[in-house]
Amino acid sequence: MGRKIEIKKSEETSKRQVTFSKRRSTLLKKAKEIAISGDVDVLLVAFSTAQRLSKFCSKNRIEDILQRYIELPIARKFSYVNKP
Amino acid sequence: MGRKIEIKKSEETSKRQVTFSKRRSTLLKKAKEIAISGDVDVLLVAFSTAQRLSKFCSKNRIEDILQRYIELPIARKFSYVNKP
DNA sequence: ATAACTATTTATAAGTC
DNA sequence: TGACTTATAAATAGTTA
Repeated sequence: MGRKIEIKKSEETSKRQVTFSKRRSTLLKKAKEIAISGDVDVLLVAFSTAQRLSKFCSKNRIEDILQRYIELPIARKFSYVNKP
Repeated sequence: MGRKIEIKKSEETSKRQVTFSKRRSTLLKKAKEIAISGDVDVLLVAFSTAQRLSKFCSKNRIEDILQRYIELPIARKFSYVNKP
């Protein structure tokens, strides 16, 4: 990928957020692609340090599980997930 | 990616499984990478038509949620997830 | 922060064994 | 089923605006 680097946590917050943002869009895209081309159910959730939840679910069954057991419980304990 | 194609379900089972297998390893790798470089918690689950569960969890908290609310309930209802 | 650019590395569809 | 090869497309780290 681009200029060769070691995969590790960047201690610079702004750089880390840029990297996360770029990679998140690719990861979500690939999750959607494998769900379609492989005809599988996929659930992908990322809790970022910037306090946001990124998710992709290919099917309703997984979506239900996510909402009932992950999103709602977290929403009750941590107000940050209510951010837009 | 390679020769240009449209992302859609392949009706040929063997071809679909090859594509899924290749893409799964890349997706798991990228999930691990974003967890490290972005310092985030990541959960990735794929239920394949070949009756297997592929997963990656970066942190224990998500691992617990996955085991308690997704893996165990499914194991009780669908024997196929007990396959190796 | 955010968005484009670009040189380079990765991913991968198709093919072969 | 895999494992390997190859031509090509996609991803991306660093940079610049």
